[in-house]
Amino acid sequence: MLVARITLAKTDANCLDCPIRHRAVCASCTSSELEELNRIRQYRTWKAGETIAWAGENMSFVGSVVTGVATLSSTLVDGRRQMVGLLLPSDFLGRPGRGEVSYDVVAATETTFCLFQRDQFERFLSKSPSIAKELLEKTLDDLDSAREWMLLLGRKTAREKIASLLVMMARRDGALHRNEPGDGLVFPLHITREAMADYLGLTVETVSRQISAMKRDNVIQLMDTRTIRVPDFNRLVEQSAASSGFEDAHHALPETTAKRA
Amino acid sequence: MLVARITLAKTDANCLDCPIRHRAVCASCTSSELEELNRIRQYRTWKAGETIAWAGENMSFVGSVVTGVATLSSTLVDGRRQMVGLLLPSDFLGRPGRGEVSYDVVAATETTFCLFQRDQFERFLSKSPSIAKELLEKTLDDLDSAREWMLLLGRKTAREKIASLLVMMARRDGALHRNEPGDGLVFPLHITREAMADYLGLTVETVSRQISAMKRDNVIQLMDTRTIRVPDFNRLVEQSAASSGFEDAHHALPETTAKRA
DNA sequence: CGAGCACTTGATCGCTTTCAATAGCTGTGG
DNA sequence: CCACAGCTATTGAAAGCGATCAAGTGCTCG
Repeated sequence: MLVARITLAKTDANCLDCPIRHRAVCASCTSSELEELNRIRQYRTWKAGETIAWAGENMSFVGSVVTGVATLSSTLVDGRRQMVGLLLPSDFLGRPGRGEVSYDVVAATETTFCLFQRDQFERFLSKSPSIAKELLEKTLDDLDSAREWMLLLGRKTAREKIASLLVMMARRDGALHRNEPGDGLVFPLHITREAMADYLGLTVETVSRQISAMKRDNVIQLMDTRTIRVPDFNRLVEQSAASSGFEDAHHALPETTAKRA
Repeated sequence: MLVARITLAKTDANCLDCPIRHRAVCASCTSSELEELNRIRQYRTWKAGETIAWAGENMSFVGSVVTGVATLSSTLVDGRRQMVGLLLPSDFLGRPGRGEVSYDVVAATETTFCLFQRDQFERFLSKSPSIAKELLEKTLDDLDSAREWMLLLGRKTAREKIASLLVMMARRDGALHRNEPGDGLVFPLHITREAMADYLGLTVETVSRQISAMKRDNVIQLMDTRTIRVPDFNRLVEQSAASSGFEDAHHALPETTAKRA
């Protein structure tokens, strides 16, 4: 599995060098605020497949993904599972004012967080309007993403679901920015077919079949099972049944600074 | 098309008499803050079926539902529609910092909002940490609701979806608190079968069939098409495939003050 | 009393799931 | 180095659930 082999968490490094410095909740902190955060923060890394928190558990910390990918998912009593969120670098985990976590949080790849004790963070939050504003902004973005996904889960066909996921992955990867050197758009999936199925509300078999079908139709090609090449991105977008609305406007022209795809 | 016909509102009433006074974003405002809000707020009412805002449109105001029910929904190019949220009294509509609305907002019943000009509200927000905190809290609740609904849309059967909706409606109605006088639990649905279908990612036919089936199995009874009687609430809950997690803990014992079911 | 709408019910179709087998890849130990 | 275990992924065949197409019922309001 593509393990992002991690060099030790440099807790002693400075916030100013942080890879998510300008996108995380701390993005608009003043330098004195940053200094304080710097004192109370802590890096921690989970290996791919490790569970970071179980639904219902009490989590004493909150924080941001620095590197890696983590998933949020819910499970029904009989084991049916649905992914309800994906945490990427700069995304925030945890709810101020509530320790109990609502979903299983699992590291999909090796994942490093920048963590704070929840009570310490809450104290900081109440003193710092800038971080509160960023957190609200992020939460609203998450809400928009969740609702966009509701449309996908409730109304899209299997084919459209896969296409939508690929579009999202491509945009988020920022692959669209590297100019296409004639050999199309190439980007990695990071996650297993099972995780894709959990995300899309499908079975692995259906995911696999639809990917094969899109390959047959030459909408995509597989470099290896987890690396996609797209000859014509617009054709992929067409197959994703993009909504008639305008809610895509904010990430239609993806930018490295885009919040969430 | 349905143009927002506005009946006059009693803008002259005082915030202190407001029915959502203790649950809306203004819940923890100081009395001087309330006075200011009182000056800049405005009531406005839409009739059932009227569209409050179209996806993509620019909305110059934000505000809270005072009475009534409004729906948020997304539409695909070919007309497939998915409801992505339900606005009930005390729920907030609008996104500070962004005028463009992401979904169609439609009054399901006659609905009255307490509105603010967006720029005025934003100015107020940046001065008032208490209202900012309430808004963050509400947004986090909305996010939890949306994710719970993702599980329903992605993994539950038609029967389970209907049962889940009924459980939610019953809890939200607060019907559970009125003691059961032996004649079971009775509560209104407010919405049409079509709205139910849009919410659950089903067709009207399937909704209708499942309701009939549950009637046959004596899980529910219909007083009229939009009033449900439940002889044994636990049996209904069982059929809703409540998740194994604990994310229900916060509304498991429904309270009149519960944020969102 | 009839038009329009919400809802119900029936028959059939087809997409996705389920069940089952196979292929491919990776790492481990003889 | 190869054999084999354990995964992940693919493919096939069959079944089932919800969608679609099509009437028909019942209620409300003019």
